[in-house]
Amino acid sequence: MADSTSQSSPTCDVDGTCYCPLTGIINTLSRKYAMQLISIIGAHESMRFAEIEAHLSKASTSTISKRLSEFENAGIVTRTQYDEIPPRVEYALTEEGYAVRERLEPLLEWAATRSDTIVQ
Amino acid sequence: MADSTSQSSPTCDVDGTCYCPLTGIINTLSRKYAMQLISIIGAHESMRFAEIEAHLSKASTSTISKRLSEFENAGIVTRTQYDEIPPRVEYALTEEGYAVRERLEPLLEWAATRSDTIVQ
DNA sequence: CTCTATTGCTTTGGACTCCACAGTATAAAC
DNA sequence: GTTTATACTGTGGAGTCCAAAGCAATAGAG
Repeated sequence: MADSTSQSSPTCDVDGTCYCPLTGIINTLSRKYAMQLISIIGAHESMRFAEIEAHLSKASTSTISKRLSEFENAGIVTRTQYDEIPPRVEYALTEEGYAVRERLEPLLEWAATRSDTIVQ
Repeated sequence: MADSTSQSSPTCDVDGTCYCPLTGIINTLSRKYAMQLISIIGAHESMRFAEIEAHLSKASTSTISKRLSEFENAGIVTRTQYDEIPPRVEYALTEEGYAVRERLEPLLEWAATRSDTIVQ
């Protein structure tokens, strides 16, 4: 990238590293329950809405709904709708979604062993 | 943990996995710029406030300030204050902070190669 | 025909979070 | 007296999160 002798940007890119470009998927993951949701969905081949809710009962319906459509926009989750009554919708990780989950899992597993994880 | 034959909780812990306990450090990381900040600080031995700002100019001063005190509370960053004029404060990762960063780096590096990373 | 059950959401209003921008404190240099 | 330097905190407005209720559609029970 840039070397430390050249000054290109006024504030960022100070010594060759600028984190500003990290706005895409990291922004999507930097929201409440986003990482947990990716992990949960990836632990199953596909999941229905109520099933996802059951695995993360602390998150509100509306938040889960929002996260899922953000994931869809980011291309890490697919939504498949079956026109039945009662309705059936299935969510699954895309290939990119699995790539995220793969890199997320070490963090989540380590976090689960921490003392500050609040149980229920 | 629990086996799938026993039903303990009404909604969570459906098939032996409940993500609700993941509230500690993951909550701290699930905020805007939190992951980037850990990465930035960990790339240096210690950093001053203005220096951190320079590496992440998209984040507001108040947000960086909040993130830093959340990190301090979570025990992943130390704040060292030198009583000089003008004031000098140094931030550095703790051992736990480095443990987080270690598990965060693969994700951030992969994210940086994605097409949806917005430049500037 | 009305009532209930089922699923996957959306809506609502109130609390909390993020932003840009301005202000605070201190003392030395000019 | 004004400027400079650093590390923040405060403010008001926009956006985000929550619990709880509501909606749409139809099958089956009574």
